[in-house]
Amino acid sequence: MDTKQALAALSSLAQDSRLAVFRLLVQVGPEGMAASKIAERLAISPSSLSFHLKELSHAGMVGSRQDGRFVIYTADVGAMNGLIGFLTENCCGGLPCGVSECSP
Amino acid sequence: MDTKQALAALSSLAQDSRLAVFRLLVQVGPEGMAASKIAERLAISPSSLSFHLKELSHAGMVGSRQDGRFVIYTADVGAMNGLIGFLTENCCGGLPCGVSECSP
DNA sequence: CAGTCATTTCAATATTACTTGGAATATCGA
DNA sequence: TCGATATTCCAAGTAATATTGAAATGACTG
Repeated sequence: MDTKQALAALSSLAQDSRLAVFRLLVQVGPEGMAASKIAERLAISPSSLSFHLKELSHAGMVGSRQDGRFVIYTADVGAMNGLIGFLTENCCGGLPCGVSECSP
Repeated sequence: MDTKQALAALSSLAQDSRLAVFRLLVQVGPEGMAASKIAERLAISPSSLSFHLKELSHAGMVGSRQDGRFVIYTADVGAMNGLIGFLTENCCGGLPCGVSECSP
């Protein structure tokens, strides 16, 4: 993951509706959830949700598959792990500190 | 960490100057770096950097200490770990899947 | 094939965020 | 104390982002 991708990923998560959508999809797991069900569950209007899903999708944080007239969205956990790795990269100058005990 | 905090943390990182600042501070470690040196290293104007440091600080992602006429900023790795935990919370409905192998 | 449901797109509006330059505050060194 | 450096604050202009409602597209069902 490079800076541009990380920035897109962070921006896609830095909005309350999108953060809620992503967390919901993380909790649901690989089965995913249809857009209409996400909209119902989180009380977001269809057009607004579509806008936010496009953002998440474009950032690579969610994937989608068609299932009849439904579009099922899933969280991309690999992308999340990539983001986490990017943020913790070269912690403390690469010293063997482990992220958790990096603070003094 | 609650949703509001996570949103603040993500928003604080979702901007190229701030992401660069945070990553620089993560790599530097607990010793931290003076604002003026950060500005020089990343080629950001002092007033713009001050604005961004305030954002990061308000979100709890960085801390600061006074050292003479310098203000030394440090990354708060604990806050980052909190954010990571929040994002991966209840992955796959709490099933014992481990985040890395959560995807099918 | 007609009707219904799921989803996306569009345009207009409203809101929020970033940058810039200059001024203010505070600390250090001569 | 005086001058220089470090940092922050403020206000104005510009740019990016979010919401809304209506309309369009596509896919199932009877």
